[in-house]
Amino acid sequence: MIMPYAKPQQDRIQRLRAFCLEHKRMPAYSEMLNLFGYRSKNAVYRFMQKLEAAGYVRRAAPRKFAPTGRLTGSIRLLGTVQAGFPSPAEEELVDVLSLDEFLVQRPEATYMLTVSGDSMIDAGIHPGDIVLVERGGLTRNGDIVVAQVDGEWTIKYFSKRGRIVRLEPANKAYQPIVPRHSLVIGGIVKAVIRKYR
Amino acid sequence: MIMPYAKPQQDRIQRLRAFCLEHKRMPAYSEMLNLFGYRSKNAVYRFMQKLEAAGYVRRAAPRKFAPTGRLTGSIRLLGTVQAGFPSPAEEELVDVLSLDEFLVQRPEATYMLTVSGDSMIDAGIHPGDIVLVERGGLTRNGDIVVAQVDGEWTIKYFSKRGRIVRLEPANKAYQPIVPRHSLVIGGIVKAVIRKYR
DNA sequence: CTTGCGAGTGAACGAACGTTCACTATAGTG
DNA sequence: CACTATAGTGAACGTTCGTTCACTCGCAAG
Repeated sequence: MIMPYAKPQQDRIQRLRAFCLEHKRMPAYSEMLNLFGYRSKNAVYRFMQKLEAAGYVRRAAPRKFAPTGRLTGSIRLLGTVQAGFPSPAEEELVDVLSLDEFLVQRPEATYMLTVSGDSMIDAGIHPGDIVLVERGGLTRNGDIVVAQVDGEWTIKYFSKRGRIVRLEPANKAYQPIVPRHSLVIGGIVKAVIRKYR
Repeated sequence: MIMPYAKPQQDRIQRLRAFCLEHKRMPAYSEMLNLFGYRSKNAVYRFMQKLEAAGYVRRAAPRKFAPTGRLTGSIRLLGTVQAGFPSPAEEELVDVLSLDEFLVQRPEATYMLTVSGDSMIDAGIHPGDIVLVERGGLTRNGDIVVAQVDGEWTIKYFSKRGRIVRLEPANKAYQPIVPRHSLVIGGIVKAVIRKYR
């Protein structure tokens, strides 16, 4: 074997990842003794230094570690379906990221809404889908927005030509809306999520 | 005012939430002094006891706290669009959850794939969408699966009648596939995510 | 006025923590 | 062989942590 110690290290990283995901915190060195199978805290100390160099953890403060997205990001991102699908045996680290960090830029301004109605179905937004809405961003033509027009909330494409704002559905059965009295942009749709089962 | 102390407490919870989201760890009591505006660690101690009683944090070990989903779940879930959209002024806590916890049941068995091809477009799965795939679950009729059939990977509806497995597209331009030689189920599609911008 | 309660201050304490030092064992290299 | 690097052990050290105790202040109820 070329790298006889790569396996145990990957295993320890996996254990640390599991611990962080389950307990939502870093284990103390004394807990890592059991977790990693060491009997000396110095071994833990040096292992954590390697993890820091490898980007799995970072120093949050003196004497304190915090996990990075590399460690606690829960989902592995692979290529496209046609590009191939690694076998469970390979199981190599491609990239790991957290859905929260992947989808949400400003958590304090982001909301989830369940969609009802089929006015955006041609854009692949079905009834029952969940949209991630971010308040307060800059609205541009072509954005999908949650808007209150003349007192009623809808999801539509945003389109502004000159001073005329049009809210366009993605369904030929509906007509574009031109606000008569009031228009409030509740937020921009940043993502659509459909959950099965 | 009936509850003169509700506001500062909500503000402190917000600060704690922000700290946990930013640093991915609990602050120490000494850090909470600045964070909460206290000058005594005892005040911090008693405040944390209230947070524990209120379900924002839990004891991970003696002398250690861990945040609950109530605290660090980043996204607020609201009702349907038509059901109304709370104004930014209200800003009341409806429910808070983490996208990771919401979408992923078994993180170690879940992968993300980017979709190419339009064979599932009538199911609202477009090219460029991201699918969350969970390995190893029990496949049932009607599930959307990632499958390797005769050497090639695709996404299709899973359908089994007797011993005959059919992989059905959601696009009339394509034909159902009946595996000739081999069929490998790579996983079940648990969610579809489309990200804008 | 007194009593009681909630909220905060400030000091003190023991335990646990992360870090460091000295040392051992094994394997690879020239 | 000697030399070096890697991985780990075990003990010790000073710091910081969470917790506890005693006390103060303001306010509302009896």
